[in-house]
Amino acid sequence: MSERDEQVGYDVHATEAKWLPVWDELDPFRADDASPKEKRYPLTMFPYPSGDLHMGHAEVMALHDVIARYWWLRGYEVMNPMGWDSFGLPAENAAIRNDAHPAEYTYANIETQYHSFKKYGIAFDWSRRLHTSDPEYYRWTQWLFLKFRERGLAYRKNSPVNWCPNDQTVLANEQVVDGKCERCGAEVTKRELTQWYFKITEYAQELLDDLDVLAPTWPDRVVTAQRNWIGRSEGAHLDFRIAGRDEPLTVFTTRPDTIFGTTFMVVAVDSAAAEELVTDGQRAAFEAYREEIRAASDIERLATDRPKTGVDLGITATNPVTGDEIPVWATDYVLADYGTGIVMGVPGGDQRDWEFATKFELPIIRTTEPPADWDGEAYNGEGAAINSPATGTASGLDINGMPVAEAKSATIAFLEQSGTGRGTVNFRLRDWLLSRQRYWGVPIPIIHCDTCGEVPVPYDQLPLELPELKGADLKPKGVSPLAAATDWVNVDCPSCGGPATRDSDTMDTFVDSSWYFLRYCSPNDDTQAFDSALVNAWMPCDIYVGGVEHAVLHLLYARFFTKVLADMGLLDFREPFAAQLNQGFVINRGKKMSKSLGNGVSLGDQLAEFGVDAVRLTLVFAGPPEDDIDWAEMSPGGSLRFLQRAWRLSGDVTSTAGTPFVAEGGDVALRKQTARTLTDAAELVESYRFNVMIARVMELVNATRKTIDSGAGPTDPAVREAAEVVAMLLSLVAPYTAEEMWERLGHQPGVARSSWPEVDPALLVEDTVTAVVQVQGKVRGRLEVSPDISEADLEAAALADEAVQRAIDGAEVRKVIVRAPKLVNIVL
RNA sequence: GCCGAAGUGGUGGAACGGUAUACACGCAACGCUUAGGACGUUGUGCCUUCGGGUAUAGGGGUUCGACUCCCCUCUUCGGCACCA
Repeated sequence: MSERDEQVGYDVHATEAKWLPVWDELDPFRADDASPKEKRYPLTMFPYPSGDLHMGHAEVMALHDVIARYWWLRGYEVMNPMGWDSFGLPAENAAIRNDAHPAEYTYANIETQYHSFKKYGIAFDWSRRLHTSDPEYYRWTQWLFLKFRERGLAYRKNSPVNWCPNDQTVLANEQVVDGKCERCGAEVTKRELTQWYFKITEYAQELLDDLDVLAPTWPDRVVTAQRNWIGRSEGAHLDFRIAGRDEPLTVFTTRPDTIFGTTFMVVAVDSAAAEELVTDGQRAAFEAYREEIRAASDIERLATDRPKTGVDLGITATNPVTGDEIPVWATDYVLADYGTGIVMGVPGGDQRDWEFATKFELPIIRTTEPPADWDGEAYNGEGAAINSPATGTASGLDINGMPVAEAKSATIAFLEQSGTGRGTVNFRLRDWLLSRQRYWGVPIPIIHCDTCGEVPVPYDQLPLELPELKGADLKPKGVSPLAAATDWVNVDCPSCGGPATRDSDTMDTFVDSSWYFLRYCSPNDDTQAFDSALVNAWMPCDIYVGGVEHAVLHLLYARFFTKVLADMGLLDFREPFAAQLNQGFVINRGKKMSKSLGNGVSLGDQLAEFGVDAVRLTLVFAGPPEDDIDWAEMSPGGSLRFLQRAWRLSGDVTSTAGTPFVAEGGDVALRKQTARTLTDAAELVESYRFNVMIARVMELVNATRKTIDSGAGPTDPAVREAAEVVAMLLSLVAPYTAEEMWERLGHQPGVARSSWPEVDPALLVEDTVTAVVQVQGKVRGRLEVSPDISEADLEAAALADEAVQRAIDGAEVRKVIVRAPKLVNIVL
């Protein structure tokens, strides 16, 4: 016991040591599937087992726990599970460094984190614990992959992909941020590889549409990020004929109305179309240009201010509306994998095309009338169509004078009628690349046979377990370490029995986390991935608490999985998370904590100094959950002092313990404040304003203290009631202190499973309220009045007030606004 | 460039269109103390001639009344970005 603790008689560390074994015995947070009570499923993003828990974990868990514990108190059956996202690169890299197996590192860290979680006092149901790296779990990840494949939603294709040279593996688009690897920050390059994809694009429209449903209960920034990421744009496909080629070149444009201003075509330099179209005369120039572009990094290519480059392919295409022959160029400002990889060049309406046309001296025709004061180059705003067609040009289409929207639909109608194009919708979202050339992940359960092609591993042979590899065997070498495990890779084809090889890639770990929330509902079922009846009973999750960094990663993938599984008839809902709460970061001295800055704050040190409850309280009281917390500006010492003040109340109460929360008589003012605090706290927790909820509890503690010291005294039943409510509300953030108070108040352990008291409505009615009297909108007087005072009486009382009369100063009263019983505003 | 969120005391932050600055931290004075990262009391936006005046990034507007709603500007943060 430290010197400080001795003085106040409250030893936080002894209290923690005292209650942990008691709670283990009580196991108060085990969810009962069969309970008749209404169910609640709060979920928090499960951690990756890297080392011990840190301040970030501490914050998100503390916030999450307020909600979970609140629901228990309100009488719901709460399922609050926890597990580990335990496949992934850090363990593999550590294994290479230490000549070990990734599992050693992973499962050791899981145990460390497990014990830290328990000590941290989060109300988890540990009977549902899972690890995605367990064969019992990834067996079903493989099962899901095969089911997706049967539905055509998992497929292989050859395509240029993102390659992280540091991690030696490919990455999904979502894992490339500003041209860099989301994990390690290395500059991503491109490689042409045959890889597995999930067809998330098939769900693009529904993923977008359902954001409208989620918008009221999901954070704006997540909804917006997903909308941007999905990137729907409406436009048209236009077919440009090429002499001597059967198939036309099809472009995607959002501005079909600018077709009359199309003076050239541009094809992505790295596309198959460019390779095919280039004429012999231009081939040398084209290939030189292509090499030049390939040598440039993505970072260089992404710079929007670099000059336009390109090569004339030496052919022409026919404008489907005007019949004009226009040149076809190759360039790197057109992306091979967006739209059709071919763009119609409209320099008058697109700045990039303008720059290209200017550089290569191609004609420029405006097709939208810019405003009179327009002094820019390409104009893409609103305006009447012009030069469409230009005077004297023969064309079946004339949209001159039409505003943009009308011109677009008229053009699309013409294209469809003439069979040269059609209205269409394009998405920015690409299919999800799921193969990874690393070891510590789920093996892809496919066998490649020269005779039979791709053959799925039979369901009865799942799980397909990882071979035992360790240390140097795991060194990245551009192909998966599994490929070198010859005993494992070489198999007989399940279909023809001939020699075949296993797919040697493993799955992106985001696949594992796309369905773990389903597995929690029946974590030990060894006959199926999840029990649909149980999942449908518990889900969707009522709240999902976690970091906003997953806005377009995990949260998009999990939504996709849910929709597919619903289409498979396994779920009766199509969105997994009904509501979502993002927490901010814990930073230090204005900067993100990092080793290089040397400003890391150790959670262990903070817990040792201030105790679990004070740290949790500090994190929750700091401000709104989604705001960042600068730990340097927090005062966990102040939190500890508050907890001690609260704790002291429980020792001062001298009335006899009975049924909790039943006060007969006693100090009415305190009873009213207790009732008001309970009512407000419920509303505040439900709207995630936990910091304000704690402020209300602090006020109640202060009021109770006053009542003991200078009011009704420690024997008053209202004091006991208030102290009990303090203990109960405090259990949401400071479970040890709350439990200790509860015991000192004479109750059996288990304040966290006590029940929220019914509030007597009579106690919520105030005897008097303060009415404010304003003159010209400025406060000039205050009146203590009955809450049911009539408007006329309040007005009379206000006008009779001396200070008010002084402010009126004999002027004529033109109007009096009365909002009984709170306010009167006198207008002169 | 496009889209979104936000700017309140020395600090973290409160505030259904109706008392701006709740609750804390910090600071100051006093009390209790051998002592204090302890406890308690009081004070604490700014200006003031003590009547008041004035303040929610800046400027307009709506309203009897605006931190709150609308418009413009500035700043910060986030998303997307050569996406046709």
